Amino acid sequence: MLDTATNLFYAEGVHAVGIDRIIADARVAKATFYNHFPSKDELVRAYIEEQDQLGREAVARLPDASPREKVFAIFHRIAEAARQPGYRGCPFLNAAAEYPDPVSPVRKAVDNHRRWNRALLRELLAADGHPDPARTADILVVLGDGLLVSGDLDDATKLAALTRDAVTRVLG
Amino acid sequence: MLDTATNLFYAEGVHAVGIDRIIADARVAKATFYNHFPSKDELVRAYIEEQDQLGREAVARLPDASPREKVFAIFHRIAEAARQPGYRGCPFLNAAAEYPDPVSPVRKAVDNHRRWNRALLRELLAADGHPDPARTADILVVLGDGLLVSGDLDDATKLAALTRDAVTRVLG
DNA sequence: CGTACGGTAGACAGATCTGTCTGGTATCGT
DNA sequence: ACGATACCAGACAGATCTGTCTACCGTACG
Repeated sequence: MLDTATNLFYAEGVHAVGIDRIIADARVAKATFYNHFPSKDELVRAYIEEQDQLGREAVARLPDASPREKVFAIFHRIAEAARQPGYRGCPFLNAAAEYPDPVSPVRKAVDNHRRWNRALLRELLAADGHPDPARTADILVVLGDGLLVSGDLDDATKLAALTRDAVTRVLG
Repeated sequence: MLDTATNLFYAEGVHAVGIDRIIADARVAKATFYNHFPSKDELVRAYIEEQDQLGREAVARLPDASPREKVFAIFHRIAEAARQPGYRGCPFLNAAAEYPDPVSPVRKAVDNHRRWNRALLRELLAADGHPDPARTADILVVLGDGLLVSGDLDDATKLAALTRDAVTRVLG
């Protein structure tokens, strides 16, 4: 049920997918849906929070390596993801584009993920002995956003090489 | 009328704004609207194409400077824009997030803008004598996307310094 | 003067949206 | 065996969506 919503929200956008589509696709009655989620917005929040959790788990599963290699591995995952069929950009950025209110639950969930991501990069850079981990992490976050966007809107085949190059330049 | 739509689309998202809202805000009859635009999607396309045109004009108005300085000026404009109240990210990226179909007229208009932007950066880098203008322009496009996003989702006050720093690192 | 045109307001159709509610069914643990 | 619980299908309310249509008004041009 959340899986169905996830697929539809990601592929078509949150506002473009109605509850009726979700329950029909998930072969579930409407009452059942509203027993599990008080509203559609809460479903969207659950969707975002699940993506957040999946991202954290994916990072936790990364093979042991030096901090610098881990940074490259994280960014390599972006390029890999963008090459998968059905890639449609970053679920967090796409959702944020549809939720203008910065204090809405959905946006708060997005912010939460971004804070984690930024802190993670900062720690890795600090562990790597980088001279300016805070600023560099900020630039890497920006770079990651751009790569996630570009993987959808531009040619995703060149993205792996471009990613390596870009991260190298940013790390110095 | 297009101005009204532009404000609403940008501030709240395309799907979140109905025709009724637009015509009420623009103090225009519904029939008048449909005399000027055959459909809402065509209005969205006109909105995107106008933003494209405005972007090109803004670049054309940049003061004379070296190619490298022009690149910095272009990116400085992003940081400036993000500090304005009501900043809500990049209209092209936001629209693309709501139009999944890559061959829809809206997405084609977005692609058009991106192609122009990429070619512009490539020319400037080539004129600057950069050793790898094509790859570097691609990275700058990605960086620009990230900055436009981050200006909305993160703290926009640090963005100017971060932008200068990031562009410097990418240019080498 | 008259007519063609572009504007207005708003009803209307048909679809879709979120969310509630009714009534029937199946599957549990006790 | 029985009650609680969760499920089902689907009607329903009330709002909103896009897009069309009618009927009227004012103006400008021949």
